Amino acid sequence: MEVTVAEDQLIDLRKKLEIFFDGNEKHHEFCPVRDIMDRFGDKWSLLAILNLGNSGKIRFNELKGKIEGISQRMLTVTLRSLERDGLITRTIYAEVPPRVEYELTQLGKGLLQQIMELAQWASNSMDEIMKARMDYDSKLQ
Amino acid sequence: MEVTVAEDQLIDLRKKLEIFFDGNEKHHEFCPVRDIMDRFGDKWSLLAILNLGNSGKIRFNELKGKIEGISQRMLTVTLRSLERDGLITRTIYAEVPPRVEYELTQLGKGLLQQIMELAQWASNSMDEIMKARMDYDSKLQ
DNA sequence: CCGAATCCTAGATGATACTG
DNA sequence: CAGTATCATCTAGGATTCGG
Repeated sequence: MEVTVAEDQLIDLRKKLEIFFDGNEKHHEFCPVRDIMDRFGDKWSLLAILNLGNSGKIRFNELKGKIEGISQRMLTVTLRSLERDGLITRTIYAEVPPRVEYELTQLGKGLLQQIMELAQWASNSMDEIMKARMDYDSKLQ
Repeated sequence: MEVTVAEDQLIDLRKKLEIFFDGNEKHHEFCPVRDIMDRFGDKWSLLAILNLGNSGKIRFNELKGKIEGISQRMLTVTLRSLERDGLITRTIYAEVPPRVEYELTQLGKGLLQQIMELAQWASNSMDEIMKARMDYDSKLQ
């Protein structure tokens, strides 16, 4: 499969890039792209968002069951971080034993959509990437 | 700013999700999304791709100059990894002193486009995220 | 049930020195 | 110029234990 990018499309890309990245050594202070990448560049945030999008309201341990291999600690840490950024809500019910439900906010759903776009690209490009890796590795003897 | 997601849109999202993520405990072996995330979840890949997209063909040290704070070692590591995945090409010129030029492949340009979409969302959502963070932090006393 | 606190390790990154 | 090699550091994440 070939991805084609026309020259004028690239020029447009470059124009957009200047919004976020500035080669002229100015305002490196803050980059929203970097910030978002850090947000789900970690090990679990992405999976948490995907599962929350798939489930609507969901309880802590129910979510834990859906995310293969995550520890209790990391689920807590991940959810706190997502909550802090306003991507999910956390609702505590005053019951015994306690019940806590998580749900994507509108903002979180927006991010989920972006992730889905990326996922689509990833899925479409996977074969090409895997082939490139095999080619590369085979050339190292 | 409000992001609105219609119910049918969400249903569509869920359908897409099932391509990559399966709550029913099957084929966890390989997730292309996870793989792509790992690709630029590291510290420098994203910046490298952005700068390569901005520059066309570019030499090692020239690129190093554009990426604020990157070490020689990490630029090498990052570029090797991108090359392995077929996202960039590496061209060596048999000269003294040596000259090596890097450039995005079509595949790499495709990824760049995806990143730009994400960047656009990130940029648009930044204010809302920052506000959520301040609200959250202020409630911890 | 949900989570906080603690301790610990692997892997990612940085600093530095050396080379074709 | 464009790397490699080595060593030091730093942090995300896992295991475990305790508590409301």
